[in-house]
Amino acid sequence: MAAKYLSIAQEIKQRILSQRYPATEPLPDQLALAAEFNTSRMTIQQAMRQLIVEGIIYARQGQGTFVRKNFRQLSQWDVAGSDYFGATETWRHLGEVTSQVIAFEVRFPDEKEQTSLLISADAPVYDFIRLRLVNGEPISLDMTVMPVALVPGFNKSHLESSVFRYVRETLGLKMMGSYRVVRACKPNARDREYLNCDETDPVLELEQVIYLEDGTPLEYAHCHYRYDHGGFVMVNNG
Amino acid sequence: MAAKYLSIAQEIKQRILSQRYPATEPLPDQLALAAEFNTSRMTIQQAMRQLIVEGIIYARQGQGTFVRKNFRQLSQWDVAGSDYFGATETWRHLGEVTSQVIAFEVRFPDEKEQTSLLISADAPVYDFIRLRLVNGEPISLDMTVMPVALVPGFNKSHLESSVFRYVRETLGLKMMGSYRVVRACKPNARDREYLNCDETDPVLELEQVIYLEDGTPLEYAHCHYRYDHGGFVMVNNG
DNA sequence: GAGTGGTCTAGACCACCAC
DNA sequence: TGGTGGTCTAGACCACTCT
Repeated sequence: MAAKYLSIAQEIKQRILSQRYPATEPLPDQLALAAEFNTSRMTIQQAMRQLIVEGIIYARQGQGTFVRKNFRQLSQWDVAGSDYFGATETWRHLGEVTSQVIAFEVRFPDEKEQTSLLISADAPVYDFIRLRLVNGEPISLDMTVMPVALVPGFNKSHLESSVFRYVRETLGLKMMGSYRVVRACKPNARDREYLNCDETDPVLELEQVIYLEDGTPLEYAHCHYRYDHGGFVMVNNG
Repeated sequence: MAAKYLSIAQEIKQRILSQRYPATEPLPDQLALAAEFNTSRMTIQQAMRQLIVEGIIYARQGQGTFVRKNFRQLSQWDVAGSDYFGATETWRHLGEVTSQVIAFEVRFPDEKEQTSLLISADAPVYDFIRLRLVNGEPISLDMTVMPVALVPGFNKSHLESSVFRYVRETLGLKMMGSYRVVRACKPNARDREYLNCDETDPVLELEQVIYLEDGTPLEYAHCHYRYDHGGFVMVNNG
């Protein structure tokens, strides 16, 4: 069974979405909610905290708790979320997503890769490049490096389906975080070839490290996106 | 006085940074910490939760609480933080930051601005453009639109110091969130003139809405950054 | 002063993991 | 089975805002 505070949060969220709690007035106070849900005020507060971090409500000492007038539906490439670029998911609504393996090799890591993945120079890594297309149009070119030791039994066929599903479901590893830098850069030869870029077309580059729940880096990747297919969305709630 | 759980979180963070709690073994358990800090376990948990959202530690039921092997020092343009681009703060360590007002006008908003700021077509807006330089080198060009009604007494002199300080300290408004999209684009005429861009130099564009604590949009801005001065850092902890 | 959310206590039971 | 973190209780006092 889910925790009580989570089901209360869920219920309150529903009431907000269904306008039963209108955005024009404060929510019932914590004592009233505690009575209604037959629980303690601490538990109500835990539910509230949940909704606060989700950006749905905010609370003011001495005033009350309010619905955000303007909490947005996330769209496009939701960075705040937690899908770790099973990019398929992200773009599915745009059309048919396909993937093409451009390269798949094993080699030793360079210095930058060693420090990013926290491995030594003689720990082999997989190095693969994938092109993603939506309705046949190239969208992104992903260059990924992954320590061999972390993914036993890994092979090229996993690239064609989902690397993350393999890691999660077969190996039982949980992805718990990412570190990303996004920048603009000029297209290199590979971008021009596979993303069909012109010399003057900028490229949106995402450099990322994805790590497991204990902080072990799982992959280090550079993803290049065509500049005309959107951007990254970042939401920040005080 | 700060809340007890915050000072405990601060103290534990110090112990982690000073290696007194090494990353190789779990932290003392919550009962032991409660005894040491002469408080209840709930309060210790609140301190822990604080450090968890900061990405410094993680907890596993049945195992213990651990220091993240790999929590990074944020750098450059820290998006996870909350400084809302008093860009001065962000770049101060790079050198002397100066600002130059390129334009300052009042006009009516276009359609996109109306929907972004949730105002009507006849609600006037300030429209200003600022160039930011570090050690005399142009870094970013910011084009901002702000509803006149929200910032009484606003004038050009505020642009030369800090708009946010004026809004916060003089008007007493609190900024509580932002919605941002970052993308790559080709330089326009203004970028080439002020950022000293070549035709083929990409530009990193940040489109953002910053809103007040009740969800009222305060400003809608487009910030253009030279591509060779870094990128945006995004950290995500599961 | 009344009413709100923020914090804190001193316990309790449960879920999960390692041994 | 023992030890860990996760949740929960039924109160309490404090800080803040509004009237």
